[in-house]
Amino acid sequence: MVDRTSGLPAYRQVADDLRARIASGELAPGDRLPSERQMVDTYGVSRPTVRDAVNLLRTEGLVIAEHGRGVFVRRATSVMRLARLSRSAREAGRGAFLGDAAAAGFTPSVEVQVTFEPADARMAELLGVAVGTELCVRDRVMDADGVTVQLAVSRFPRSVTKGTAMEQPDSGPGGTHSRLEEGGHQLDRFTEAVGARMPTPHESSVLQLSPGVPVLTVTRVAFTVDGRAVEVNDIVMSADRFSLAYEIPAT
Amino acid sequence: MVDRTSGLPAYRQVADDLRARIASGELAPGDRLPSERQMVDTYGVSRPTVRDAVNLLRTEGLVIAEHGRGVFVRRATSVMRLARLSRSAREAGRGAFLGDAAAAGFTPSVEVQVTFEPADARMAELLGVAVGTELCVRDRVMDADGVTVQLAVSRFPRSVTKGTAMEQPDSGPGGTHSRLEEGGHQLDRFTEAVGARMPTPHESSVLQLSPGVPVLTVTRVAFTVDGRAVEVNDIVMSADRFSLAYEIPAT
DNA sequence: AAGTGGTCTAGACCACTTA
DNA sequence: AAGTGGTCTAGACCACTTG
Repeated sequence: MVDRTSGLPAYRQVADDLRARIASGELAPGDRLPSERQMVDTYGVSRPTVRDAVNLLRTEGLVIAEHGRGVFVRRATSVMRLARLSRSAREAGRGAFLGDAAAAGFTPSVEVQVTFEPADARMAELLGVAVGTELCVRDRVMDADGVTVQLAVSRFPRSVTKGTAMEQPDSGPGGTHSRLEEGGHQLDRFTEAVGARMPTPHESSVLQLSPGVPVLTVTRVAFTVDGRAVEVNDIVMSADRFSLAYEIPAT
Repeated sequence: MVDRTSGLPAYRQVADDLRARIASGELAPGDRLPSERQMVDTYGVSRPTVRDAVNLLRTEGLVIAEHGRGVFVRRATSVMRLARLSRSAREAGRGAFLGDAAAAGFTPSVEVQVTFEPADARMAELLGVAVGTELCVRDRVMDADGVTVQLAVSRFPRSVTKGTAMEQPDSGPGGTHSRLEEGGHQLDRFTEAVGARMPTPHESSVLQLSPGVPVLTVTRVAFTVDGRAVEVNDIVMSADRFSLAYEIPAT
């Protein structure tokens, strides 16, 4: 029963109680919460108030509602750890990163769309070109075992892609990086800027995200040995399924 | 006016319309949305339905509600880019990372609490010690310009902290890393695992997060030259204010 | 005082799942 | 058929902000 004199809204009290019962283990992962109509009785509030409480827990990512079945405590998702290392470091097996092999099992690009567009202000800055410079855009949807796990959009100045297989959906053996090196653009290093935000409705449906799950965003820029940026890759993935592992030397 | 025959729920139609008006720029960042009672008239739905629509946009991080004032289109937040590089790389000025100086302007630890606890399964694995091994825990709340921007909890095997200033709230000049090196634990490299999730209610209030803003989590492990893990640092920060920048060699 | 969002009620009907 | 969550209504009163 909620305390009407506490000043705390009823729906918050209900949410706090449920959250505490989840934290204590009384409601374990996979367990069903009491039905909304049951909670109406036990807490002495109306059904919309119960729903407000449950919705709060949903946006916190603590529970999942299933229409016709009930509301369930979210199971701990196993996150796949993606090692963001240089090729040689990965081959040397430095670090005991898990999931590296699993990551290699990705079907690298199930669906690719190639388009062309002028550089906007952000691309101009990242690539070091003028606004309006023509870019080659490779929009990729990456699947693993039939489920979409990652969205990636790469943009190149068209000066490096013209006349190469990079402007075809199938960029050939070794992918775009091999084509770049063949064109004399030897890669030196990548920078990655990692952020997070709530998904757009489109991302939410394509990546099959449950409510309360953010996306990780990675902006990966490839630089050649002469310091020139040749690719900007915007990657979006479920924060529920992935973490990104980096290694930093101390000195 | 919503279309009652479309099959799409009314609150979704209202949300979609508002989202489209925000995307088109008709409702610009900082603009106030029509009041809930106005939308009741314009869309021909009840107020709870309007609120469902607005709440959806709130959890998406698109709008902010201010009690007594209105609902406003979220302003683009300027994210501070934190360069996660080795000390020497940062001193060499490699890469044109912004915000590096700003990051250096942090008050490194406004509030530190030191406690001791036995290692749980996760700490045992990360530190390579037995479950139950005594750990020194440094819980830090980091502020910048008076606002809390980061929470960090470092855990060390007590075997490396015993008898040092690391077990004091003030760990002395150069911080814990200087104390480690003085104790013969020369640091070699760090691994960082980056993830994201929705904040707990506690994090939400301490970091002053608006609804719909996830947190970035970083698990940073420090390794000595002999390959031993000596520190696990769990960091939490607002995804609204920070992105993390890494550099990866190509080969 | 007037307008805003925040909370809450007591219903109703629908869509989905399971037995 | 029964139980579940999903949607929706027509109100009410409160708390906060602004003129």
